[in-house]
Formats: sequence, structure tokens, C-alpha cells
Amino acid sequence: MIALADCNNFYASCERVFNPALENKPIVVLSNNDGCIIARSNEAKSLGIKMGEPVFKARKIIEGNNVNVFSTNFALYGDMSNRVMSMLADVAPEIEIYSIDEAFIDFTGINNPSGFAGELKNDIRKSTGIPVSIGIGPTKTLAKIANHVAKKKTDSGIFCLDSPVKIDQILKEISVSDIWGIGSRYSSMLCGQNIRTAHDFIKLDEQWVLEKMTIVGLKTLQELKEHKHFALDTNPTWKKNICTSRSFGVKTKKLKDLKEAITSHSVRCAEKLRMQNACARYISVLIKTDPFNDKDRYYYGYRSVSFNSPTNDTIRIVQAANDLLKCIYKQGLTYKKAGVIVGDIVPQDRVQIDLFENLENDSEINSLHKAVDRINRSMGRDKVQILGQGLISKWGLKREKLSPCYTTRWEDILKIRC
DNA sequence: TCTGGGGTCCTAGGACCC
DNA sequence: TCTGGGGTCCTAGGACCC
Repeated sequence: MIALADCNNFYASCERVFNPALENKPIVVLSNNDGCIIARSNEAKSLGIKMGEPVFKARKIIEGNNVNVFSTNFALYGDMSNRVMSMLADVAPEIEIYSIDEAFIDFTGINNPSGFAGELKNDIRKSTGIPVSIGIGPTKTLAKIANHVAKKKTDSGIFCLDSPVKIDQILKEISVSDIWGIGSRYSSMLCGQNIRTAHDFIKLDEQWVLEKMTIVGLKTLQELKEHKHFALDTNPTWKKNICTSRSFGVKTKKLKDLKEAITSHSVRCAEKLRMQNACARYISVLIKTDPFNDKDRYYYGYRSVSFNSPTNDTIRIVQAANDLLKCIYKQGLTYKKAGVIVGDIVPQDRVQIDLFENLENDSEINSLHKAVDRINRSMGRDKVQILGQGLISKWGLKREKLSPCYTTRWEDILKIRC
């Protein structure tokens, strides 16, 4: 069985831990520039304040009910998250930290999952002050649904989908839009076909689902039928893209303001790359006008470029970003948002190997693959990469794109210590 | 000049998640 | 007047290679 532990109203709960006078009082937490509501306590939810709602629309409710309003404090939330996650990691053999406030936990071999989860929940509440709900099911997707039920329909905050009868019954009560992996587009498409509950969804023809919703939709359907597709990812690899973007507090027409924003976002991206000891192979820059302002024609400028060689160098990244900005900036428009994305990230010290130079027969190639797998598993990341034929055939042209640790001698990788 | 299958890389766009 | 930020995965088409 797999459990999903999810902190209740996480940001709001964090604020409450450090200010007990807020107990039973409505709380909301706001996004950057205090624009949107991104977290609500139960009391705020029952006042009718919606998730993601802009503050000005909820102004009346907030003022009329003395709702406590906070700007985000990510240093605090990150710290509280670490405390909760380390308690989970202490009691379980394997956990996957899925987001700042959620973790999947391997419950294999636990005799009384509900009882165990109940104790865990109480311990976390006692030690950290954070309330959590725990849902348990045979797959990740069902654990997500169990968690949803635990939050909405139980007082204990624990729910376990431990029999086919129970699963069948619950799926009839869950609407398609509450299934993990089915968002607004797919759920309105499904409702158009009169598919309204999770139970309706699993009755669908699998080929039809594959065609309409890609392989991801099909996997979701099968997970609801207890076929495991999504394994616990206990050893998450590095980020594949890193993005830094912000809306402007005050909108701007000036290239100078955009330059400043893009420069500081690029500096931040380079820092994040160095923090994970990695380099990026391409960079993108985006700027946007205000989509809600119909006086301006909506404009979304986006342009990418590949680096000659992977880099995490601040100066190169800032320069590339500013060059891209020049290509997409249009005079006369009023901009609301700017961002920088660095992507196709490779480890700084990755060893890349071309095996076609030296290895001829299949058994040698097989044993090389096995050795590489072993090294990567023990490092917990892709330390060694065997390159595809496409890159190699042009290696003379693309030499700069390869890692500094590129080799054609497969014996080299055997020197790497695990 | 026309022909073919199988493969990788690159990019953009669309869906989803918290 | 005022509408977040940071990610993942999949698909599809074109360029290019053998």
C-alpha cells in the first residue's frame, strides 16, 4: 500500500504555529505583490474565499470578517516542511517528497495502515504543530483519492482504500475533476461526453482514452483500477529546467526596466544551477503584457537559444538573456511579467562516453550498460551517460556541447569510484 | 534524379501538478 | 485600480544522419 500525507492548509497552518492567537480564526496567505490568495485556513474557506482568487475580489469578505492576511514567507514554510518530512522519513523505509507539503510513503508490510497513520499524524501534530491528513491506497492515484476523502469526509483525517468494494463505492462519489492528473481541459471534455464520476471514467474504452488523453490519461485510468504505473520516486534526479520569473508590481513600457528584471532573473538562474552543481545547454527569455487588460493587445514574447557549451557562468547567461530580450521587446507595449528559463540541464561533472569506438559485440556492450547502471544507482543520479549515435556521428561539430569529461575510452568509466 | 527505413536531436506547444 | 511562481511529461514536425 502507498500512503499520501498532505499538510492541511499548509501555509496558513505555518503562520498559526507561530501565533497561537490565530487558532480558529480565518487566515489567508497572498502571492507575490499580494495579488492572489494562494492559501486559506478552513475558516477562510467556509467564508467562501476561493483558491487563486485575486485579493480585490475578496476584499469585502476579508474586511467584513476580520480575516488575517499574510504575505508569503517561504523561509518559514521551507523550514516547517523540512521538519514534517524528516519525521515521515524516520518512520518509513521509503518516502517521496512530492511537494512542499506532500509526501508519498511506502506502507508495504504494515499490518494496520489506518492505526499506524493515525499515530503518525498525532506525532507530527504534537512535534511540529502542523495538522496532516493521510490517505492510503494500492496506487498513488488511489492514495490521492483516499487523501481527498480523508480531508473532506472524515473527522480523523485518515482514510484507507483497502478493499475493492470500498474503492468501487468511493469512485462513484468522486468527480472526474478531482482525479489526480485530470485537469480543467480534460474534465470539461469528459463532462461533454457525460462522464462525470471516477467510476464513469474507469468504464471507458482504454483505446479511446489513449487517443483522447495520451498515455498519461490511460495510466491514470489503470491506476484507478489498481494497476501500478507511478512508482515511488525516492531518489529524485536533478531539475531539468530552472525558471525564475516575476510579475511587475507596477507595469512598465521601458526596455530599461525589462533589462533590469531579466538581468536579475538570469543571475538567480545561474545561482540555482551552481547550487545543484549543473550546467544548462539552452536559455529562454519571456516577457508578457497584461492578459487582463484589454486596452493593451495581449503579447507574449518568447525566444530560446542554445549555448555553444553547457554553462552556469553568470556573465554568459546574463549576456545571452539580454540578447534574447532585444529580439522580443516591442516598443509601445506595457509589460506585466518577465522571466528566464534555463534548460536541458546536465551535471557539471558528468562523464559522457561513446561506446562505438571500442566495443563491437553485444555482450561487451551489455556489460558496459550494467556497469553504468550500477554507478548511476550508487550515485543517485546520472553520473555517467552513454551517448546516442546521432550526437557521436557529428562529434567533430558538436564537441563543445559535450561534457568536459567526455571520453571514447570506456575503460575510463571503470575508474570512477562509486 | 529519385528512392527508403530507422534513428536522434531540437523546438514549440499543450496538458497537468502544487 | 488590483489577477502567482515554479515545475513535469507527452506529442509532433522538421533537420539531419546512416
